[in-house]
Amino acid sequence: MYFPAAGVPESELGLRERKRLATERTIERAALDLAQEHGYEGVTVEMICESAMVSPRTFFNYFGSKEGVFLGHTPPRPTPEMIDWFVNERPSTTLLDLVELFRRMMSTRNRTDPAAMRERRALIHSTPDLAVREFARMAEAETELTALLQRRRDAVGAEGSDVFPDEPRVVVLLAFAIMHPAMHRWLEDPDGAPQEELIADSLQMIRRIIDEPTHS
Amino acid sequence: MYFPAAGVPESELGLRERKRLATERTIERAALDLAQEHGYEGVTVEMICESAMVSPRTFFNYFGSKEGVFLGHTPPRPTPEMIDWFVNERPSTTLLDLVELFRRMMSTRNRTDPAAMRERRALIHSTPDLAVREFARMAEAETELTALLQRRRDAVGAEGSDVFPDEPRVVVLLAFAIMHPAMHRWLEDPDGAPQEELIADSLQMIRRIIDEPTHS
DNA sequence: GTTAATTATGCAGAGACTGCACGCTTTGTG
DNA sequence: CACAAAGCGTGCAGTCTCTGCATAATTAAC
Repeated sequence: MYFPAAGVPESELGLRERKRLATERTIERAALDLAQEHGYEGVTVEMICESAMVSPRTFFNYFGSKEGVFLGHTPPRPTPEMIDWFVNERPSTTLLDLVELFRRMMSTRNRTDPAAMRERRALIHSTPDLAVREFARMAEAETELTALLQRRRDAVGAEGSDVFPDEPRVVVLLAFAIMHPAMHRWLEDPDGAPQEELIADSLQMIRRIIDEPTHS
Repeated sequence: MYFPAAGVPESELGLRERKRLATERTIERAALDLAQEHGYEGVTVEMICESAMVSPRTFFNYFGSKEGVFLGHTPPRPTPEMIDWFVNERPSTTLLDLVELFRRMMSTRNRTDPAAMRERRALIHSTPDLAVREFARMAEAETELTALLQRRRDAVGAEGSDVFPDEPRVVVLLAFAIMHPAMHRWLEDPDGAPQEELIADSLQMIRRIIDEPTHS
């Protein structure tokens, strides 16, 4: 067991990669533990580094920023295949396809184990400061996705786009609104209802809210 | 003209207040001008202070942060009257009332003249970094408004809230989606269609997007 | 085993931001 | 007008995040 076995092609990534992942996880653990105790503001990068036994410079080499270690350093981005699918294939409604694109993006970044992911999630939602940052990240994605919507519209042949010039942005916001509760419920119970169902529920809820009759 | 005239009771706020507003505007002007030239990242607080002839410490006394001077130092918040109206009166749908609450919040903070407001707006939207920050601010409002929705629901008597525990959050997101294009169009043409009409248009657009038939 | 790419680290420094104390100006009061 | 109270502008020291650069050690590739 001192050298790579031939029958373990899956997690055999070379010594370098393995070490990298190890320190990455060490830093993450240290950061999360310290945040549980002192809160986001109460933790300094220096503290994290001391606990993880790495230099501050190394910390910033791994996660580009302090928030990076809490939010996850890889913001979910669509792969070229996904982009092509969304822009050119477009099997369903713009909105529904966008939601599906979201779903795929989320599913992709499962490199971290779901347990740590949930822990991270809990910390984010219990720390207003982090929640805000997370929202800011979403905003980045929003910009990118809006551009994608433009490409899709161009591909299908624009029509009547002058009437509502910022329709793409609204579509993205709507997709967010649909994804939000679905993602939330899924993170709380990953083995519960399948994602498609959660999304369908969410869509139904939104329809109900919009068409809600005036009460009282 | 060397001393205060007696016939100007409106803007007579005392020497102190006037000076305060003066330096505030001086700093704002300096910041906006410098940002036009060098971009948000390219401007340092020190540069702004040098241009406005105040100490950095003073800058932070006025606007608590660098982004503060660009985004406006007073994030729009609902007044107690508005809160009461929303929680207890609730003349219409939850969603529509929330949109109306938004509209009122936006209308309130017209202490800055609309011209500078639009200039600021243009800068924000042309600077991705600032756009993100603005979104983060919205997120703060989101949290606050979600709490408000809970209060409203409690006031009306909760029912079936277990099915969709994060319905309030979705309502807020939807209200955002409705407000967004309306606000946008209003800022681009303040003397055009009245806000109510813009909102109605926006709502209609959203209905269309959600019910859009599968095409192609 | 030698060379090339990665990686970890230290160091210097920019830039945002805070608490504190001190001095000046404005304000209110008699 | 004098005098005290309050508010404001400022300098200073210091913390914290984050970056560029140089260097040494490690791993990979040949």
